[in-house]
Amino acid sequence: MEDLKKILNERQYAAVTSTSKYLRIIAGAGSGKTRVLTYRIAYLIDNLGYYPSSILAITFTNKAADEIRNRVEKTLNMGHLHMSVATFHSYCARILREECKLLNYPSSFSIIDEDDQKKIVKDIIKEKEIEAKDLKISTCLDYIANKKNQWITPEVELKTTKGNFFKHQEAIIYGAYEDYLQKNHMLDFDDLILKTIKIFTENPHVLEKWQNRLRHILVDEFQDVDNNQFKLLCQLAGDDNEITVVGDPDQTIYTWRGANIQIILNFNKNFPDCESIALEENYRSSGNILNVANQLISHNHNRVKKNLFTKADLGCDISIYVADNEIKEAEYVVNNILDLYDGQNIFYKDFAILYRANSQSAPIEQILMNRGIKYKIYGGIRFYRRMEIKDCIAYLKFATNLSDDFSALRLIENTGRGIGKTTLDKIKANAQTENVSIYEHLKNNLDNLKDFYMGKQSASLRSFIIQIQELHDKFLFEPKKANVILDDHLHKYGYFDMLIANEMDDKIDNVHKFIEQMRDFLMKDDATLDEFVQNVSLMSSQDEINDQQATDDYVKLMTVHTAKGLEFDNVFVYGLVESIFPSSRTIMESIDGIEEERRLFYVAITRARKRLFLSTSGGYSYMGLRQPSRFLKEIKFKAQEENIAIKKGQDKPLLPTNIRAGSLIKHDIFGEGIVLNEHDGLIDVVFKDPKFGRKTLVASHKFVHLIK
DNA sequence: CGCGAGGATATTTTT
DNA sequence: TATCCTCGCG
Repeated sequence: MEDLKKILNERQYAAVTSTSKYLRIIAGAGSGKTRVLTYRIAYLIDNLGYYPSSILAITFTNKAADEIRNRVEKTLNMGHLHMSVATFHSYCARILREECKLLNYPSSFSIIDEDDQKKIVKDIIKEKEIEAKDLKISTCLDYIANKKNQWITPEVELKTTKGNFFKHQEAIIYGAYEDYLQKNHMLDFDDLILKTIKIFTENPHVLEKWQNRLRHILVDEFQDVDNNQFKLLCQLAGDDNEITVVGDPDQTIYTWRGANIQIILNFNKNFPDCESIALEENYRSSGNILNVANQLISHNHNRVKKNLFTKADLGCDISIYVADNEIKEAEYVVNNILDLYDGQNIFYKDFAILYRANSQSAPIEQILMNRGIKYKIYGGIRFYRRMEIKDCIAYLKFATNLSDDFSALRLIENTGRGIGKTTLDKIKANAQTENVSIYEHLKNNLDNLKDFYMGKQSASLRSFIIQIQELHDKFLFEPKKANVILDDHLHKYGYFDMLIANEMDDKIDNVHKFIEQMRDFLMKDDATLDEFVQNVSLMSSQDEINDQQATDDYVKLMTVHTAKGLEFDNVFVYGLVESIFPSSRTIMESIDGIEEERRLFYVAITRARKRLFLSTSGGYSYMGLRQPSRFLKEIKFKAQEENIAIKKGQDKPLLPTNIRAGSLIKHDIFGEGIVLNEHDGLIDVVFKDPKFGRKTLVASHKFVHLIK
């Protein structure tokens, strides 16, 4: 390994070489976090003699995991190291593959994504004939995730919600959902973590086995860890294993999903003799960019102060632009790209356009297309969520896990078998009557399906089952050739024909791409088909980024969330409009929400190395008149263009207000409420409707009206 | 089964 | 303001 003292600064060196049992690294944006993490792992192996297999590094994306593995192997100049670099979810999937018989699951369990969840809940609502007027699917899923993650079982929920009609129905759905998953040997993302914790809690000897395999656990992006992930980490660490955590509290952007910022803040208090190191020198951005970032984040009150600095020059001025409308704003962005692009030093791939919500990409796309600039959107419809890919996955899931009714139904319905809703409902009902899985029902009645279904349908179902049996057997005998087997199957039984008939050329390409990925994965010695199917279900939008980034010259478009952990020479943060960024919901909800939005904007700014362009636009949207984001007013900078209301002295509250403690107000969504107190333009309100309870709101917001 | 009218609905989404 | 989804009809 290189001479670490030469290539690392003092703090980084201390972090890499620390021998503390518990180490917390607070790493500011661009301070060399990934570098420190990889060198630390290399150091543990090379200098301190740890077995690679005794090291577990946890990241939040598969992409980050690959990157860390590659960099460690490169640093040590070694081939494949037997260390574990995984996401929380993929590591749990691995544990469960070995241990889930303790929960009466087979190791070929299916992992379901959010689309699958929605479909399941939808079917439950229909089947149970639940009055679904006000019941939104997404609300149900939120509710289920919420209860689950708090370890509240459906049984308990059913009891406690008696008397509350609405909540009781949600509890019924929750119960049916859990039953459905258990019956079909399915696990959702939350289950992966929760079931692992459950097994460890109930089977101390199993936990001990996993603890003993490890000696040192490192966790990246620790600021976004939630309570159960932390619990799992503590279990794996036990009393003896060492822990290193790395994170930046200013970059917590997933609290809406359970991330608990207190975990990183209190880590040093909860672990005895924990060493804490702060990395504060930024190596990524120019001085101007860093100044803006620092100024912005200093507006957060609920925060530990930090002094992020750089030795770099001030660099280019920050550009800001206020356009009349969204189209003009998009033109501004694209014109700047064209001005800078020279095809020699600056390429299209050096530009990233970031926005708050996926829906904002349309105007930019339009203009980029007009000017003939190649671009790529990340995180829109993800590869693994495409219909044709989900069909392939359903084939794999069903053929390896015959009790997976969900995949069975998908295949029967979607793969051109001439079977519609009526027959599908019949199949479900019949299987339920016989109290067996759909596969069993059809297989048991293979020769008398005519008694159950109409002629055409019964013949179709018969051949479907025979096909699946063939696929199942082939996978069993030659799992390593699963890619070839699937490819043959799709040709032989008309799936490709169906796509050709519908002129779905791009879908055919995608299927080929998928089968190639399968081949590459299965080529590895220890890789199994179960593992492939489960991993595929854990893929995400960031996983596409790497391959394209290196070679092709595309402008990249993505949400700020997706851009986390990435960096680009030139960054546009587009659509800085009040109620979009910060988003309207967080404006209404609470001060914590605004602070999270501010952290999100901070993440956006700190992606930039050389140039930063901020823009906003007026015009109308369904929310009404668009106004520049408050965040633009919070930063003072030497701007190239300052063309309207952001100039000093023009700052004023959005609307005058005379709401104070004791006022009776009416909120468009929460209804009537009484103001408890008023401070800094914010009001604490108790709403009449106990559903909403007590909230902190922005007093001047247009959703709030004074009654008296 | 496919189409159009009309109603609902409107973040972010590492897994 | 736009888009997406659903439902009803041909």
